[in-house]
Amino acid sequence: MASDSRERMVRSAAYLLREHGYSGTAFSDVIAHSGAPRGSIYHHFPGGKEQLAEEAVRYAGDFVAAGVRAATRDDDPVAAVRAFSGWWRRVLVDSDFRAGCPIVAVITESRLADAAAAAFRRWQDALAAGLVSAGATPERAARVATLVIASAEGATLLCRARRSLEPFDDVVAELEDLIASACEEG
Amino acid sequence: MASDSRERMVRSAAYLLREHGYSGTAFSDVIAHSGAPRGSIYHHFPGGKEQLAEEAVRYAGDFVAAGVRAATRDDDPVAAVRAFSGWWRRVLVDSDFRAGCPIVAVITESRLADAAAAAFRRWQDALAAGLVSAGATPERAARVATLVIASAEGATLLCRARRSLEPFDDVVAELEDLIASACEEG
DNA sequence: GTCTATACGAAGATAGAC
DNA sequence: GTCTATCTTCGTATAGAC
Repeated sequence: MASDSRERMVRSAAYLLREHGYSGTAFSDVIAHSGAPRGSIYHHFPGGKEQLAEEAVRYAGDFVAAGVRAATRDDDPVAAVRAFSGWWRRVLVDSDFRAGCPIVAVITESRLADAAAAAFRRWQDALAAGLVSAGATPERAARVATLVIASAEGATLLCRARRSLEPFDDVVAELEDLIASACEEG
Repeated sequence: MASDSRERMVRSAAYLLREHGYSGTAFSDVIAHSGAPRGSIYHHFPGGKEQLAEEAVRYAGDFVAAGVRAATRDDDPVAAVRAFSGWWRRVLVDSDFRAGCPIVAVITESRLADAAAAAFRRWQDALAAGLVSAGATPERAARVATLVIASAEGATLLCRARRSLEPFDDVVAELEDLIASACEEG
C-alpha cells in the first residue's frame, strides 16, 4: 500500500511531538518510530518538517474531536467533557508524565498557529455541541468549551511539571458545578 | 559591576523563552538581547544552557509571584487574580500574540520539570493566600488557584493560536462567579 | 517510491590567551 | 572576567541512482 507509510509517519509525528516537542522530534525519530522508509520523506512531504507537523496537528485535532463527538451520542450530559479530560489523563499516565499535547508544541515552537487554531476550534465545536444538547445556550456552551479546553491544556502542563495527576483532579473538581449549572440555565 | 551582566542574561533568557522556546533560544540570542559579553557565559553558567534556563524559570516564577502578592495587599478580594491574568494579557498584546509563558517552554522542551513545578507552586501559594484573605477556605483556595493558573496557561496558548484575546476573555468571564462564590462560602 | 551520500548550517561546549 | 577560535554533534534538505 503506497500511502500506508505516509499515514504512519503522521501518526508517529503526532505521538512524538507530545513528548519531545517540535525541535526535539527529528525526521530520524519519526522514521524509527513509524518504521517508514527513510528515502520517501520528501516524496510524501515536500514541505518538509513543517508540513509533517501540520498534518500531525490536523490528525490529533480530528482524533480528539471524533472521540468527543462519539461520547456525545450517549445521553449523559457531561460525557463529552469526561471523554475529553479522560484522553489527557491517559496521555499523562501512559507516558509517566512526560507527554502532553502535540498542538502545544507546535504553538510554542513553530509558525503553525493557524493549524493549531483550527484543531482547537474543532474541539470547541464538539464540546459545545455536547453542552448544548445537555441544555446550555449556544453562547454559554461556546465559552464553557473554551474554558474546558484551556484548563485541560494548562492542567496537563502542571501535571507534567509536578509528575502528578493532582492538578488535573483539582481542576476537574472545580469545573464540575460550573458545567452542570451551564446546562441547567438554558 | 561583575554580576550585572549575569542578571541581564537571566532576564533576557526569560524574555526570549516566552517567544522562541527552549531550543529556539540560542546563547547567541541571549548575548545579543542582553548585551552581555560573549566570553563569560560558561563562567557565569558552568551548567550551560540548562542552568541558564533553570534560573530564568526561577526569575519568572518570583517575578509573577511578587506581583500577585503586591496586588493582594489591597482590600479587593480578587485583585490577586486580576493582577495575575493582567500579566498574561500584557505579554500577549505586547508581543502581538507571539509570546507566552517561559515555563511552558521549559516543561515541553527540557528536563527542568522540578524548576517549573517550584515556580507554579509559588504562584499557587500567592494566589491562594489572596483568596483566603478574601474569605475562601484554604482547601478550596488551593484548588481554585490551581484552576486559575491552569486556565490562564491554557488560555494563553489558545490566544497565541488564534491571535486574539477572545479565549482569554471568555475564560475570565466564566471563572468570575466561581471565584466569587469560593470566597463567600468560607 | 525508495535508496545512499552529502551539502549545509546551527548551536552547544571547550581550550587557551589576555 | 572576558575574548577568539575551534571542536563536535546534529538535523534539515538536496542530489542523483535504482
